[in-house]
Amino acid sequence: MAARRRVAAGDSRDRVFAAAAAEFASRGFAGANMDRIARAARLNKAMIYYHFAGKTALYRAILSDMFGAVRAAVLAVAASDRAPDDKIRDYVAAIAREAEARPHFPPIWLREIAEGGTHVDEATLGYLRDVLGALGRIIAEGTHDGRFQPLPAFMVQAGIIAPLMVFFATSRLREKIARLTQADVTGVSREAVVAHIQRVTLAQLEGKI
Amino acid sequence: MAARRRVAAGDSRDRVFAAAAAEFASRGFAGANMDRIARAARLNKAMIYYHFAGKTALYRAILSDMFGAVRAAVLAVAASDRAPDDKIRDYVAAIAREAEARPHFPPIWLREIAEGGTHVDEATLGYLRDVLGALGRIIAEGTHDGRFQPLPAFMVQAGIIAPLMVFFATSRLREKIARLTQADVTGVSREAVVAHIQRVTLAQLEGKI
DNA sequence: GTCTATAAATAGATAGAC
DNA sequence: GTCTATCTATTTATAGAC
Repeated sequence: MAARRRVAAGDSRDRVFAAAAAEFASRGFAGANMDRIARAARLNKAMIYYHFAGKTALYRAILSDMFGAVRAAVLAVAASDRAPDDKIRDYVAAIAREAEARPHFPPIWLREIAEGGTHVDEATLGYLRDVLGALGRIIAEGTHDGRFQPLPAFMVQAGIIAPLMVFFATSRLREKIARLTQADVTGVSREAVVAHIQRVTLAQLEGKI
Repeated sequence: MAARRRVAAGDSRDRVFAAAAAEFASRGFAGANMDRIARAARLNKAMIYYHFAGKTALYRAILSDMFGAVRAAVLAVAASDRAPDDKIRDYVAAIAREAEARPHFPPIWLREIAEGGTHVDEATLGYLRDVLGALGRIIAEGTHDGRFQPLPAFMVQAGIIAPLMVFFATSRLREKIARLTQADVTGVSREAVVAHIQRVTLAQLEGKI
């Protein structure tokens, strides 16, 4: 510990939020521990309940932040004046950017998928609907221009987020496997993965596959 | 309940195994509840501990079964005398088949990815290494024939399992979203998804993307 | 806003009868 | 092999002082 930090108002809430995001990401909702979150935030449990109504509310605040950010980013992409194929590239890049900005994002999203969205509240479900809607509009635009074939938005979305989330979420697991073997598990850059998913997504929309 | 079931020896162990698989899939390791597993198996907690050493051992037995089955299936594919491109198709189909045969498979795999393989023991990690090794050999074969470009096995693997697992795991979530909106979330068949992933995987290996 | 207890409930694990 | 009862530890949540 170096110099004393100047503590702004609302700072402890941010610390709780950040610590909770990390905890939920690495242990899941049920596995997360309020006391561990408190200690990671350099606070105590009571302070969590001072800022948030409970474990579920805390988790939902994180989900809302995640998907709210993605929603805003992809709505902006869909509303831009770029060509449909550029919008698809932007769409992929936007999701990758938001995911990368939040290390907890990929694990939490993967878990919610696995769990069937058990903890997702109605408002956040609306964000997800908007995200899918934005992609649907981009596809419809490209279809109208005769450049895309009309694939279901969900299928395209799955093809984008699934490998993206898995790639971002597996850095630790890949290292673990690499330690036990000589498999070529490493050496794939973030840029290469994003570029690859952009190409694959476009190729399937343009019927090249 | 119809006629009385004839209860074979070892039957209760199977019931525990099946109930536990479903519980771990829908709630994760930490969220799984031994008492709930017992009730779903029409038994009591003590019987779980009679068959398995504890919660961790029970979970690892399920992981071992899952990845052992995948390992066996893809090793057979890699050892077959088919052409490299057919082996890739068979590889994708084999993983889809094993995942489909076990409804708990996709959620559990997704969770393990999210968690960085925390619960995976060394033996099961070996299975995963073998799976990746089999894919690596198929790619090397195709590269040697001049048909494939030498992509890292892990990247190809991620492109296969990520959308597959997400597709199989999201049936409930897709319904939930569909109920709240008119998004075209449904209407994608299992066959279409498998065929699509086969095409995309081959296209990238053959440098068509 | 922040803390120290502590209440209250849950859940993994086991003892011991049958 | 199967059960009931229980022990013990963990953990969400809150009361109340500062």
